[in-house]
Amino acid sequence: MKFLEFQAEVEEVLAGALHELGYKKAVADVDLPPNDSYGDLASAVPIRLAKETGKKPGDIAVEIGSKAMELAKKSKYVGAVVPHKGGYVNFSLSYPRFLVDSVASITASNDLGAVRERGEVVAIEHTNVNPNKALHIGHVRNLVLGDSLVRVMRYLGQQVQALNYVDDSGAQVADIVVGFRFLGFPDEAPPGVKYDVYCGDQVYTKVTKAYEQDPTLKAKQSLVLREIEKGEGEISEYTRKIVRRILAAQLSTCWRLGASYDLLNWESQIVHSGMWEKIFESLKKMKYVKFQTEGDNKGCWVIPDPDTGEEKVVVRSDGTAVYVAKDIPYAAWKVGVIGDPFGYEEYSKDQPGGVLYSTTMDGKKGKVRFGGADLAVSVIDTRQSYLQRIVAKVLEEFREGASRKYLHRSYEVVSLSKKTASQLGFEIEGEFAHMSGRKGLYVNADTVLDKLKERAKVETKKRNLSEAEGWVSDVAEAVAVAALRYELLKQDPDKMIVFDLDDALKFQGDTGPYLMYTYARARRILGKTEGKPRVDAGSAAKLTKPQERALGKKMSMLDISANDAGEFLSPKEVARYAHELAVAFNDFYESVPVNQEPDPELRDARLALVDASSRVLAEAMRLIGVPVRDRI
RNA sequence: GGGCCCGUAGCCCAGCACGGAUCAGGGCGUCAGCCUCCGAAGCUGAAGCGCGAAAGCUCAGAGACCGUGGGUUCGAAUCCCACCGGGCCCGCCA
Repeated sequence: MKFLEFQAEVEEVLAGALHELGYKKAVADVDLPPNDSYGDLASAVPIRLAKETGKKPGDIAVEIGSKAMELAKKSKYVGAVVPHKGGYVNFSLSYPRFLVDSVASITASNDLGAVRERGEVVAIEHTNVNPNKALHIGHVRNLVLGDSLVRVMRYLGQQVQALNYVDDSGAQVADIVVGFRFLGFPDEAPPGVKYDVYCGDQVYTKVTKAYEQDPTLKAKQSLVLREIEKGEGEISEYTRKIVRRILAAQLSTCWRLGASYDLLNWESQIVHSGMWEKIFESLKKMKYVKFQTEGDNKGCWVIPDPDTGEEKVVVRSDGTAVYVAKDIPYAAWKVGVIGDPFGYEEYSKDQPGGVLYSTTMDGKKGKVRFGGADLAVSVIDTRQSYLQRIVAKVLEEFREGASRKYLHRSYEVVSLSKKTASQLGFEIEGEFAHMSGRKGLYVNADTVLDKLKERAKVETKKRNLSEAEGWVSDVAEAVAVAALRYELLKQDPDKMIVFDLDDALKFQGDTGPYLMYTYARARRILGKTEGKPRVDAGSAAKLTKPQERALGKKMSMLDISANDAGEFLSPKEVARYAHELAVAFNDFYESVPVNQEPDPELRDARLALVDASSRVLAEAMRLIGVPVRDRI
């Protein structure tokens, strides 16, 4: 996109000016000025030069400015160069030309900033919901962060593997098997209740309660766990079936939210792959793991934590591996420090985003390959930061630099507001409560989506009285997804979200529906016009209103925010950009007539601006998984 | 005891990685407006006056000493240190 080209030109011009004036060591860096009246890009280099040269910042700005202006004559997009007495050199776009090229690249060449060349292989793991319950809003935060990152990385040209890890052999799965096999819960959910909701809301919470009342039941859990571990036998088969059923129900919610995956990684297969044994043997040879013969960890294999000087048990005294020891081989497989033991088969073709594969252990390799990525990103909440650091440290032992290729994208949890907790029947002490699957204190994703959809239906009907029910329902569903995804993405991952159900049911202001609405507004103009979107140097020169210039500039900056999103693993940058672009559009919309414009040339130029900016908006929305509709 | 994260208007958040320009940007809520004009899921506007030495108070009505205190710097919301408040992690659970 064009703004980065402009920036590159400015940097070149500035560097040239600095060089010619003898400021050899000065760095030619530019930034967006705080205010449009200062131009489109600015450099504070004179202020920094003032100190070492003893000259006044304003004088240096004048000196650099006039030299830069001279050099800028040959450039494509640099218009004016204006020194500021405070010690800044301000650069303005050569506007008509910039706009014409910008519109042309967006509409004619469909250049929305995506990098075309093949990038690195990036494995992104997200969602990872235990297959014993339905997704709650905390899981949705994970999914939205991960899925948006997948989209952004693909946009940036990376070859992404979207991975979803299924913990099919853990205690949480065992718990519901205990419920079905030993506590007599019916296999089938009551009519109208989704299977994963049934397992989570009814079976899991009640089994947890039953443990408290009858401690001997815990023995049943370990029995089930041992059976699952064996990988064969009736209980193991039964568990397999249950897990697949719950997973199918969970995936339908994930797909509903617009997420899709390339591969399912089963914990049971990682355990049975023998990868851990290999790694463990190597760690022993490297003397990285130690066998403790005394102390609290007597009889265990431990690894040292270099940060705290403490040690972490990886193999229990009974010889079984702990949780983190299952994560290590998975991580090693992702970044290719261990051979690939898996085959891959199609798991589902129903997925909206394309074929979903599953690992297999039957030795057949198939056509597709996974693992061995250049970069692995794990979207996991912040409570696991410590363990993720250990995993990275272990990888580093196998290959220098591996810990820089294995990144933990942590995020804070979603908790519930006092009010929402109280609506669920929980009276709490503070202002918010952490969710708990065991206690049944959570809000399911589908519940929220359904409520959002219900509201959206009312709003959509009001505006589209003659539309059929099916159309309204489709739009309402899209609005619901937009609202939820945007709500959970826009906030910084490091900040806890206190979720309030009533507050979430809003479609005004800085929300996903606002983006959808803005896009629909833009398409409406194009749908109603007698003109044709087109702009040339002559008509572009007529687009002099500040709202037109601001919109034209903003629409050329999607790739900047996407680059940031990729670099910092923070897709909210794109969400923020989408919102800014929408604001710029609405500002334009309110103050600049398009189809009412009597001058056809000017009208068409404005149409071109509307067309191009709405395409960019749609692309930004796509990157964060906010649905795009021509009308809502 | 050790470690990680958060603290910006009544409320919720941007800005912090790379320190810079006059008013530190949005949103929610509040008040007042705008649909004979391309979609109102939108947009526009919103602060002082009086009394008092002052804290403050009255009528009002929009809102911010960037948690506090030091330091670095020509310049700090941004970097460093300490402290305060909140959350989380440090298990032979996952």
